Amino acid sequence: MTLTREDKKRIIIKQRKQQILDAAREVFSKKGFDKATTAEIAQTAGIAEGTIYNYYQSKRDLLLSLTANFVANESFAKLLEHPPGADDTAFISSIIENRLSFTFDNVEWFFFLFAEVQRDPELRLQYAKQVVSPTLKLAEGYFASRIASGGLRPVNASVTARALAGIVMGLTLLYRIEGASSPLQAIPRQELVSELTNLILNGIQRSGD
Amino acid sequence: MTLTREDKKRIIIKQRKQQILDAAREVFSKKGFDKATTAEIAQTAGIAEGTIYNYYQSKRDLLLSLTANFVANESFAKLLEHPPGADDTAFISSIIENRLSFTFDNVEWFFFLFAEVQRDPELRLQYAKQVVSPTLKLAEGYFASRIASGGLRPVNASVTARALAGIVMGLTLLYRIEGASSPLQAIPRQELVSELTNLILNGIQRSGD
Amino acid sequence: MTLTREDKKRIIIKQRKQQILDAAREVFSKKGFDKATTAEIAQTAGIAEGTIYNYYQSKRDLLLSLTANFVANESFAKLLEHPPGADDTAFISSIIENRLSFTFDNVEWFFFLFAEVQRDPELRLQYAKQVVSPTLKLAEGYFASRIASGGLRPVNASVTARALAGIVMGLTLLYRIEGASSPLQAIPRQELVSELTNLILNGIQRSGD
Amino acid sequence: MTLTREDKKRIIIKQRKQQILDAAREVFSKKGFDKATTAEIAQTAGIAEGTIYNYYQSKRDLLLSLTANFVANESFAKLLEHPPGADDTAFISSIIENRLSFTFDNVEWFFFLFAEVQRDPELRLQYAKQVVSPTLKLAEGYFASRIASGGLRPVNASVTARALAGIVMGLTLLYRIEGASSPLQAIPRQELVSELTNLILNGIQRSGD
DNA sequence: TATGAATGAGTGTTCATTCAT
DNA sequence: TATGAATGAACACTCATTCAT
Repeated sequence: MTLTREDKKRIIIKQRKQQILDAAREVFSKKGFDKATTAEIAQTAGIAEGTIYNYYQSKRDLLLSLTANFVANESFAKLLEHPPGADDTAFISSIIENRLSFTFDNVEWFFFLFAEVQRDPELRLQYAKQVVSPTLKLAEGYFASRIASGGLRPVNASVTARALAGIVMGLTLLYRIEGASSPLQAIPRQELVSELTNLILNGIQRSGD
Repeated sequence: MTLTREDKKRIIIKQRKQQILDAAREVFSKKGFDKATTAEIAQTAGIAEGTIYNYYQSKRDLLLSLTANFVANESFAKLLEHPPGADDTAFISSIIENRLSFTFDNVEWFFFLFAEVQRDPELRLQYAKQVVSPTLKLAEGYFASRIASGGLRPVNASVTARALAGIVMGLTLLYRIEGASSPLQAIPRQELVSELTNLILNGIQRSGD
Repeated sequence: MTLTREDKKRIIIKQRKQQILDAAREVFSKKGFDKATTAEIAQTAGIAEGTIYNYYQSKRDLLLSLTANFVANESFAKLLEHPPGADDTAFISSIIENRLSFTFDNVEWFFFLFAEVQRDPELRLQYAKQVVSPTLKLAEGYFASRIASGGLRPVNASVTARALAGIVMGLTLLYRIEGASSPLQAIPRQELVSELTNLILNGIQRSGD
Repeated sequence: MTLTREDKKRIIIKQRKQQILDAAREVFSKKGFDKATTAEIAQTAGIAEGTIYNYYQSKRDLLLSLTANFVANESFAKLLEHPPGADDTAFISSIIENRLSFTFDNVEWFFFLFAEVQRDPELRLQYAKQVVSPTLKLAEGYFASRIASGGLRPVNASVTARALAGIVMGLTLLYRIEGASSPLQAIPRQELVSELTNLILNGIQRSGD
């Protein structure tokens, strides 16, 4: 199977765009949007400054493209779409594990995203619609169905979904702010996940109270 | 007792510094650090641009002063320092209530803080030491003592303290990102607090499992 | 009579604006609008580049201000407003003399103006309204009244006014384009004026034909 | 007679050059030299940007080529070279008619030309030598010969030639600057020509004065 | 001490020109 | 020969900071 000239061109363009996007993410994460310079992005991407503008309209366009481009990775989507049967412990545990690893590994990017998302209504809307809402919808659905089937107590599914997401996001912030001195960095990932799962499923109160 | 000329001077200087700081917080919250201009800060404070530099070394100095200045409010400190007896429900509930109200009402400022804190190691260290660590220490202490006294299950106190703080922080992020369409904005505050308290204390799993 | 601080300030600001405008005119005339750089304008004015923006919004604002600022000089306005009695020769002659001297001495500026005016509808309208129309109105009025009083033949006053203005403008173009080799530069100004006056008043055809 | 491969090539090259030149004229007229982009010229010509550089050295080269290329059209040249006998009215009238129609229809190009010619000594010289001087020479010759033959009054032929050219050029400027509101746009072309011819031949003064 | 005009380094973006395909 | 992506110099404009009044 041969590729036409057009196909090749399209592939190259796609690669170039990704190359620039990757550089932009790196620099944005490190410096923040305003302090990031197009010069540094270009240098990071190994291209000339002007080349950026052959692929993106403006620095802000890079930001919007990045946010759109940066969806939750596929493994997570699959996880949410195919919940296991009745083993809530395994499910919650795998979700926390998956998300925590993801956010901890991309701490700088998340901070950056939260920061910009807050100041830029258009960006916020885009991020809410493309990333946050769909994910929360899936989680809400899961909780609702498990509550309906009697596996979970009749809690508020939307609040619970947000609390779960919130724990992951909040811990990510603390993980970064506390830095090396944080217990979150010392404790084995597996233990952390298990503690959180336990918290969410059973709470901290001595049962029977 | 009369005030000496020196005293008066010191008071005026203090007021002036606070006036500038308030203006800076307002503008920083709205625009972010980089997009905030000293011109707008001066205008907001009702003074000339140059006057800022009679009280602060630089724009960044404003940022550092602001972060140091912005400690958790007193009511919260008291709350943490004087935990009630064995009524964990009331205590956890009042903490969540207090913090959630605080952060929801200062959403923009928190976003700003997280954003800058992430990029500025010195600022991060300062914030961690002066605000985050002391608070988490108190919470950890509370959980540890309640676990020791048998009121709570033997969970990991540091993780639990961070999970609790994380829920508040994470929900604040979601509250802002989802905006008007979020269930977090529709649900009565009291109900939200009660759901979260219930989650933390009892978990979501049908007890007896 | 003493000047208040406010007065002094206003005077200084006015001087500064004029100083910048003068520099802008010089550079615009020499380089044209697009090739003129704010750096060169600032250098010509003996100020820093940023200072320009304390007084004008943009480079284009300089252009608009210049055009508004550059009205026909006062001697000409007086000339038109106070036509002498019936001595058409003297009047036409003085007008041509006045305008020709003016435009020949500001050839570069006029070329610049014509060039920009052509491309910039807003500028064109401003120039037409503030400079061209009023002048042509006065000239038309003069011709009309002289025709009515029988001193001039019943020609079309608006065309004649424009032809007169056109001669001056067109000769200015030729004066510049032909450069040093032009007879227009060799011939004594007085003789040129007299030839033109003669042309307009009597035409070139042998009278009696 | 067949064309050799070489001939065909030469013809194609000539066509290509003209195609680019036409596009350049169009864009230059509309935007001016500096604001015109090679991208737009290429697009207008329906070719790739790089192709321009296979035929012309630079953007400026386009400008020079254009000016050289844009000589007075043939009908005018013929007009000047073959003056009719003694019917000055018909001759002057036809010249004005021809030139006025030409410049009025190419107003934007003339403005453009005047603008660039002013700033670019080389261009100015070229335009003067190739277009202006020859034309004025012919006109001067005509006037001189008619004066010699007694058909015209003994005026200064060079000034008269330039005044005539100047009227046309100046009216063109006014025609453009005044725009739709100008009497020059309202008045029938024929009447305008006749008024101007009358002005030049007979002047405006009541004869016998 | 308060002011605000002056400063000039810094940055996003444009665009003529080059050159590998 | 035609292409159009890559280049990087150039430029308008911003804004934190200084300093004379």
